[in-house]
Amino acid sequence: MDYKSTLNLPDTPFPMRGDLAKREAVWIRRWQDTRLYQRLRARSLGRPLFILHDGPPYANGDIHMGHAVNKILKDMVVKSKTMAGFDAPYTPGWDCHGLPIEHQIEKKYGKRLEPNRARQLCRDFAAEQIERQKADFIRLGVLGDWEHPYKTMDFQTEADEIRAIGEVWQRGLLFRGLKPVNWCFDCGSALAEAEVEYEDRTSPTIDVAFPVLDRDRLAAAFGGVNLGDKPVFAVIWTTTPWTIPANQAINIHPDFIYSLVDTSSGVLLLAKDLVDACLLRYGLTGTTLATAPGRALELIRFQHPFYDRAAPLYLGEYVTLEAGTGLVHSSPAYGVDDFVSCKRYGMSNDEILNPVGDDGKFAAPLPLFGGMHIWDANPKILEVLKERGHLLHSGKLLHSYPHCWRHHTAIIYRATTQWFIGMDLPGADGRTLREVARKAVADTTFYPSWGRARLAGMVDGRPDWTLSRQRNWGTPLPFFLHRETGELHPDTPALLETVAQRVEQSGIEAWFALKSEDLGVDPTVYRKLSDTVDVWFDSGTTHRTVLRRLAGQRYPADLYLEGSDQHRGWFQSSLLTGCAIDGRAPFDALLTHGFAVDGEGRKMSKSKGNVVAPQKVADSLGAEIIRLWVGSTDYSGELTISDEILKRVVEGYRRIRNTLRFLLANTADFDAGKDSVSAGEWLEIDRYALAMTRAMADACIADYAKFEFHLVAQRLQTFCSEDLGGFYLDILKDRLYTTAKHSAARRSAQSALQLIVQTLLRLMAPVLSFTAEEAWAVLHPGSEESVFFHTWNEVLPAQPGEPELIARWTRIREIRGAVQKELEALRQSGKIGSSLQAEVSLTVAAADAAIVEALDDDLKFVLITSTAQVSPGASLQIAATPSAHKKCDRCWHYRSDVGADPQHPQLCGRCVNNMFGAGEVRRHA
RNA sequence: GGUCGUGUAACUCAGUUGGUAGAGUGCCGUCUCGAUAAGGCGGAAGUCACUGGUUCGAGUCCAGUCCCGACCA
Repeated sequence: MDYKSTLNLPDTPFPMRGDLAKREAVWIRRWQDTRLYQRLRARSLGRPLFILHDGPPYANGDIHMGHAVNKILKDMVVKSKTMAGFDAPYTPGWDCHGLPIEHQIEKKYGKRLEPNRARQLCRDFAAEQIERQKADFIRLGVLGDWEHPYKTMDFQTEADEIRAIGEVWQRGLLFRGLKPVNWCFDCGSALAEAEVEYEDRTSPTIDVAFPVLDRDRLAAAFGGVNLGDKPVFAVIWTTTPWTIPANQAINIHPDFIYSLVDTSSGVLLLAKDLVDACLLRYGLTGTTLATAPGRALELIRFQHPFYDRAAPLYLGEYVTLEAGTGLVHSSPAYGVDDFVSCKRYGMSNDEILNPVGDDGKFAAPLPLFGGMHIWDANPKILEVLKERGHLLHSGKLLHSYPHCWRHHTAIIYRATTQWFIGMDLPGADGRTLREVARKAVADTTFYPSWGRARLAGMVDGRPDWTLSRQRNWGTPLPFFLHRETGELHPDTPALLETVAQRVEQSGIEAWFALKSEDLGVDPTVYRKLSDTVDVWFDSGTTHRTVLRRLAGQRYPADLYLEGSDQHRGWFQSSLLTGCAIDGRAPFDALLTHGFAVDGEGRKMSKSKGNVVAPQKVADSLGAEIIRLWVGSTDYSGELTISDEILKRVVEGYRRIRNTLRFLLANTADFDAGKDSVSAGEWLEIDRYALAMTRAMADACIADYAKFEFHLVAQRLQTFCSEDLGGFYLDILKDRLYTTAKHSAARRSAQSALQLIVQTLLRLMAPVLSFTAEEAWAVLHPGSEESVFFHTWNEVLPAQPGEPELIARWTRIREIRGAVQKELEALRQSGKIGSSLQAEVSLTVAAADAAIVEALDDDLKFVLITSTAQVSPGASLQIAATPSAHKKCDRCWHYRSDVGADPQHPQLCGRCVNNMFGAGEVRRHA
């Protein structure tokens, strides 16, 4: 007779294979149809809030793995906080204004678009992009208020941003000033950093001699060296001859040593370390007359090589000895370092010479070169220098030089008037923005902790924030400037509010459409600005324009979570606007993650062909695999991804899935309400399983609290493999399958298994959302239940004496391990196959005796052998032999009583008892 | 070039106050065929990036170098 049908074999509709790509789509539909997010909100009412404020991705282009990582991490935060007992709403957002979108439109429709038309096209384009990205985010299983995302181009948000500008201004932090920016002559416009590309270019190099003016001071600085009546020159080297007409100073390093070198071309001032190289280049020989440190030479004046103007020596740390002469000519309008050092020496904006026009031509009145394009002027400048005997050397240099990304033409730095948020201006409370921001950084919690040093360093080092842009697709800087004085209109606060109200009605277009007269401003006296605001201000003010308006949420946020590049970006823009407006950061904590890179740790790029697209993975392996990949990677560094890595993730997934399947299949006939046995009455090994589960759950909950998801993933994995598959479940099979269906022994195991599934599903849900939900549905057929409606730790009963229980069973598992080694030897020698074919007898040391003997007759079940005997001895010894008995057809144990009952010749006494008698009694395993 | 970060088995990660390197996955072998396109058992596999230093003893502390990444110049 075939006894298989008399066993309680596992049975479940939960399939072994995930078939994820297909099944996930169904779940996404169902979550939307059943309004899971909204129901979750309703159920969470009254719980403590946890606010993760979404950093808006830019609405341009399809999402890549970096987006996926970011959104999945956010989702895991939101879901884990929800299941930890918080009300954790999530409103996703998009960053909509700015140049990359404007550029897309220009590419498609040309540059000469009418601004209003351009804005409309940008708005439509952004909306389209948002829909594409949104679908992909939803596909990843990210739960949120996708029906009401925020967009920085929402009229309300645009209007509030104008109010935010007003608030910053009213705190005295906004000012107008001059600044060198990247300038493209072909665009006729400033370029953002992102529009600058470096390409090789050959530039002329010149060594120029500036005659000394303060001859006596120079001699004195060099220890009173006698210069006689020899001509003396400071020598500079540059690759941009065209900047010489705008020269206003010479920079030297305070710590370098400078030499006066007597040559046939005069006495030359050079950095000591570069004297030999320079003389060689000039074809001169010379002797050093004296040396002096740079700091001794401060403010000594030299004569411009062809204009009647002095160039004083300024000290600058940026001067290097890598090339040139150790003296750097400074034209403040055309270099950032030049600009900064001249400003530091008190040069006013009006004093800064800026002869180069928007088109790259020197202003007509400029002597010698007026009307020439700067590139054409280069050789002419060389000529003039040569004529005047001030050119010591000229050459060519191939170097990497900034170019316009569109025109691929060389660009320059050029000083222009811009609006700034001042880092070091005293604000309303007397403190500077930098000081307030420093304090705010100190008050913030960082995950991981080094984020603090990073952000603090950036706050310390950053220059004033250049707020204005000369662009169409952006929130306007809606100011009226006095045409003579440059002052803002006296009614600016009221004007701003009026503009804000109009923008609230019809968007930023309202500002560009209105005439000054519409607001009662006289256009002959006041100029209406057409500048827009840096997009970083849009996203940086979402705490003001969005978060505070979200129903059921709160300002400040508990957490901002973004990639590590956002220390420079959103973290900082939010920090600064928060500090400017509210005097504090808009977040309590920041979480940073690294970037998705390939298996070799290299950046993904189309040209390298190492791009792993989230859409592709989701449609083949399933979004769950991306989620588990994110969940099992330490995101504090880079997140490496490759085919091999994904393969490993899939394997890990299968193990977890199959463990779930086993648990579900063996509790299918178990009704927790009716069949549960209380833990106090369980067999000991079941109580041990509960203790293990509790320990694992506690650890996972602690990991979740620290956002260390990869530790959770690893813990779940190990738990399923080691504790369950390799131990508990393997041992349990005999009891589950062979004892009577309703026996206490089996119900004890099922009670434990049922709690374990509950726990496992809840713990994995934030990471493995699809799978947890799928299994949950198996437990709750036909209902609109969701695992996300439940919190952790509300299922596992505490039990007394857990530490002792764990200690005992830890030792039992060690002994079991030793037995398995012994059995393996027997198996290798061909004497047994299954471990049930073996009988073991143990000799155990006194310390172990109590532990092992206490298992009594159940020891054999723990070891999965047919018999197991224990006797006391000096140390642990194991003897394993093949059983001489017959195999029971039903339970597969080898027992002396097989066939003892003539009515059941193929069965052992245990099975006869379990099938027809009162059932065997088990107390331990 | 600067700042910050990272570097432990083929892959993903642990490694508590410095004391003979761990797990999962993969790989090899094997059993099982009542989790079965599963599961059990055993095994091989690491100069803990490199070089110095502190220490009786360093993956763990210190200094420097290299690789990769982010940001900046």
